Amino acid sequence: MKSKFGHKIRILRGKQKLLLRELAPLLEMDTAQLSKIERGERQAKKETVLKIAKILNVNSDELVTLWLADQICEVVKDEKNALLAMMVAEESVKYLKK
Amino acid sequence: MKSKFGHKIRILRGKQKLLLRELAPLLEMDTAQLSKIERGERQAKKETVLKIAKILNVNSDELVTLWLADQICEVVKDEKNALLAMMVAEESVKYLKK
DNA sequence: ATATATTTGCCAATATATGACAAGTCATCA
DNA sequence: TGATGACTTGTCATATATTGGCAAATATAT
Repeated sequence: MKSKFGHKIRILRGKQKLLLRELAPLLEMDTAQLSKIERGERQAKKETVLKIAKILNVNSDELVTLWLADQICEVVKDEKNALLAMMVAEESVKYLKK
Repeated sequence: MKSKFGHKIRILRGKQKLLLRELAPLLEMDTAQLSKIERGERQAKKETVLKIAKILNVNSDELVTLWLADQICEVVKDEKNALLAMMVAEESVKYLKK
């Protein structure tokens, strides 16, 4: 799967029986773009993520999390030390939270 | 600390008693840029990371890891679900490795 | 075949990142 | 105190990447 976020919203859109051409205008974009986002060919903006959550009536935290995870994967893809780097980054984040 | 990678190379440079104006030309950049990279004000390119490892004679994996961690931190900074997103991303990476 | 839904390819517009340079600060010391 | 050396800061033009939008192509279903 190319994009967790895209996959998720495609499923949600399907469940609610919405078409690309119906959802896209609500997000002020054209169907082609939304199609690309769903297939992970293009990244959504955070603003778009939040809008989608509202429209599809789902918890925005969940969508934002998937969307962030996609971006992290993009950063570390093909990197031998991907997992290690993520652990190092986690430590920083935990430290900053304190 | 704004950048793990930058911090690390500044330490290494210090230990080897190299000046910005000495190291920078070896990396084909000017001192201002290197200074910004060391302070995390600007991101190094991967190519630069590898070059620095060679010149400072350190293991490139370690530097690449720090550099990746910086980028991950950049992606998730200010995000409430940063840690969760990282865990989700980790799962994907682990899965892809199989 | 026709109609509808989605995908693809392309390009112009926009945004972001980069490199280069000049001027700035700061500490040291003659 | 003022000259020097190391580093930092600000700016700007340009390179690079991302985006939006459209038209055409490809499914998919009737």
